[in-house]
Amino acid sequence: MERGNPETLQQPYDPNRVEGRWYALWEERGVFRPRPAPGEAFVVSIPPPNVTGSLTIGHLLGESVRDVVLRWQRMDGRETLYVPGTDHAGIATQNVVEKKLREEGRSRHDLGRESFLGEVWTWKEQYGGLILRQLRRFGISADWTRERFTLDAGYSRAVLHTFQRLYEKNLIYRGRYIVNWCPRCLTALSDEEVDHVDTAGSLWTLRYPLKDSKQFITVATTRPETMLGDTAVAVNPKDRRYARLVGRTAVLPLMRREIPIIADETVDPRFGTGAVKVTPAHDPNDFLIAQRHGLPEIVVMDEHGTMNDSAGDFRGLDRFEARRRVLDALRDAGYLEKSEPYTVPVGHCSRCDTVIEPYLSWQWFVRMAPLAAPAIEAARRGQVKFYPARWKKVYLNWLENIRDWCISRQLWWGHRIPVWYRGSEMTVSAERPAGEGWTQDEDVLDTWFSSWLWPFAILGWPDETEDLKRYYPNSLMVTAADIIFFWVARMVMAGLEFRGEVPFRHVYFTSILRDAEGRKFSKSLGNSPDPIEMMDRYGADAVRFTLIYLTPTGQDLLFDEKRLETGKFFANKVWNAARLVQMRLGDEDLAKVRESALVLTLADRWILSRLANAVKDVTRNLKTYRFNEAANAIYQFAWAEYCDWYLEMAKPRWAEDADPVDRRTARWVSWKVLDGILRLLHPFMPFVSEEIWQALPHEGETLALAAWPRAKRSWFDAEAERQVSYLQELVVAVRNLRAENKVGPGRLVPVVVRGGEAQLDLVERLADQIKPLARIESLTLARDGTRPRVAASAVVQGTEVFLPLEGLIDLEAERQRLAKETDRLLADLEGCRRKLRNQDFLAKARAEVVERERQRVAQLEETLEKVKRAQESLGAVRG
RNA sequence: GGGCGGAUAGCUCAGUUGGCAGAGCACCUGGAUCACAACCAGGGGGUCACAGGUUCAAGUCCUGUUCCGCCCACCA
Repeated sequence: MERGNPETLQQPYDPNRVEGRWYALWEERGVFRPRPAPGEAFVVSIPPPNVTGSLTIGHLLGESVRDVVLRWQRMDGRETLYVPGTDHAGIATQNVVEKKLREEGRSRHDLGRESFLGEVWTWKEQYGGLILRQLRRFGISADWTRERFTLDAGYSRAVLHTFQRLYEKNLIYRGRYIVNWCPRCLTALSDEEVDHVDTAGSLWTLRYPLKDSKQFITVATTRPETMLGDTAVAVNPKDRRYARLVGRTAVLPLMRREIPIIADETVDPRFGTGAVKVTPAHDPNDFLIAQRHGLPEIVVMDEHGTMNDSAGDFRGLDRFEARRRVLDALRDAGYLEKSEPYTVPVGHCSRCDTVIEPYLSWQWFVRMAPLAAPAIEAARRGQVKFYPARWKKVYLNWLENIRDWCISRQLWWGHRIPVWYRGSEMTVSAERPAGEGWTQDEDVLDTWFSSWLWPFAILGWPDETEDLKRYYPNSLMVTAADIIFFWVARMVMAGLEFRGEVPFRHVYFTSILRDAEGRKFSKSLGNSPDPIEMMDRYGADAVRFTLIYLTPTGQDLLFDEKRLETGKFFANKVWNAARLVQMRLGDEDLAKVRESALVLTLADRWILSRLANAVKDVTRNLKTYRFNEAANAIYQFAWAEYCDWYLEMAKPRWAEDADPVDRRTARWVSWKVLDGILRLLHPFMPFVSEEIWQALPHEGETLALAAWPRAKRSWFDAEAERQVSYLQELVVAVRNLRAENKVGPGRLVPVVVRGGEAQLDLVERLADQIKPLARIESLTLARDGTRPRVAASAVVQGTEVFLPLEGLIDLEAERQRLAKETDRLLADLEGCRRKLRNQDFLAKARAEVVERERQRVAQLEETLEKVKRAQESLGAVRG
């Protein structure tokens, strides 16, 4: 056993002095590496942060949750593994480096693909690891020897292997479709990467003249500039209004192009005019119509959103300028019938917020329906479970309506698509094919096409590594619900497809943190507190504890930095309790003391019982992912029970002249319970708990590997809890009488207690503990039933407590207080009696509930009687 | 258009099989008592959004309403 050094616990607690000290030791001792243990290992992985990212408060919440579970499981004897890493984040990273180049007056095209990628790698090496370095400071128990990057060599091999395998199964195809195109990032995006924002716009009604006629057919549109690419007008075949026009020809205004009027069932006769302009190259619906009817596709915009040569007079204009000009031209020529206000959901690039353009191009897609089916099954059967459970519905709804996934990106930074072309030949291969003349597909893969492999790619897949066998599936995924589609659902699909098993058994969704106004924390809003500053000011422990303590299960959390005081002050409280205990420990080696050599007092039995309760509570709440409840249970036990009551009751027993056995018992129990608190606290506050634990008697190298406490059956003691709660009420009553009568704590008071034999015996036994707690000078047991003539009084569980302070108490105030108390008692009593008069209640409520009500009435009556007598006796005194 | 969540003390939120409404912060009173003023002791403060219903009993279960918030959706 190592002895604690009293010098180490200085006041007040300074996290900055302590927190730097333990991480290196934990790492050095391999605490964070898996330690073989029987049973299934507990495995989690980081949702890999973007290499461009900086640490946010949201990351810290996720890390806190993960680390709490990990450290708890590790202490509980499980083999644990936490794999850290980062995501190459294709668009985000390329944007950052391109921006840097732009500031230097260069573009990626000046550099060329190879040297641009060189620049990105250099940038990545320099800044890419920042978040992970910051997370060490946060104390996360990650196995850094297994750190991964989604673009490292092994991971890349997994990604390309995946592509090949899905291609061979005909689950990947190349096709020419309308995709979401960002004219600023110059790449296609998946549907999930587009944010729709309801925007006030207009619905314009246009007149298209019929060929060889003075008549028009009118169409409605929200995007008039696309009319330049119209190749038809469509109506519903059942729409009698237009039946005679189907088959005729309209003349496209401004372009003078003759276009057919066709019938298609997808046209809604009730919307607009019932006739729709068809722009196959710029609208996904129109594209489908065009395919069914063999219409030509005319692209009128280039990849920058600029009108091209097919746009006639409007060539060279930006798309929004073109809209204005087209409207002007239509209006001038009499083709604009009307415009009405209309709200349009406008798609924006989730990366740069540019308005998305539907764009016709060749892209690679994953056929999702066959992958979704098993993922749906897995959730339905409970092979993967969600916490909170309601997310299952969201997950299922998405998978049941899934659409094919556009995975090609017109970027350079990422996994280059392993497809090679030579003339009309095409082959899929991770390596350059043998022979001359092969060129590789220019595009890279969507970042999420690598992330979805994370739970097994980090373990060495596609090789059948030992890690893969032992640590797949992972146990738990902790993440925010905003990436349930991007990532969670896709991981389940990938896991089932490539490993035949779900990637993790449980998914826990953390709260989304918002500022005081309820806005999401974001860099662009500038409302995000700096996590590093928070750690500097409050300590990593405090941040961890507070976030966990505050986070409601499955609800968003309004966060204010000041709340971190909760954790900071709590750390200080535990620290000071430890100082007290340490100072009074004496020389004896407490870890070697036998419990049989101790004589437990009521207070000892009580606190051990409460500890057993706390252990049960914390553990149960951890098991059910009610982290805030778990934190709350420790907080309450440590502060409101151990510090506020037990330590205060133990103080006199530590005195030099105290009974040696009792002193030793008090020392042992106070140490033992503190040790239990530290163990329970360690997952939440690893640094301060380790620091204290090391300074106290302990066995083992580190608290991180000490055993999670078990609730000892023999420690539960209902009788002790009952008696101490009486004691507490008694003390509180005396304190209350003192306060009401303005008797300062400096003045010791005499107290008289009147009551039944058993209770007086109990008070007598506890007198030595009660007296200092309530600042009592003399505690008189009125066994003969006499009562002080003039006194402030209160009733506690049937006993009367008197503060005989003739001349000192404020008689009028005391009378008022008693009157108020009487009113309260009468109201309560009436409520209870009403219940007991109710025959239905007596007949139908559970017997114990009725019995409880009866006892309550008896107690209230007794109390009322005593309060009345106090009033009478006070009334006899002239005040 | 569909789906989900929320409404409890001045604020932020707990309230896990229905059985006496809780915590932290803020507020008021008192306090340098030898672990802690980052503290201690005491206190005030609630029509549990609204309206119905089920039940002996509802913050809790059911229905509806009103406000917030979020997600999904190609009616141009």
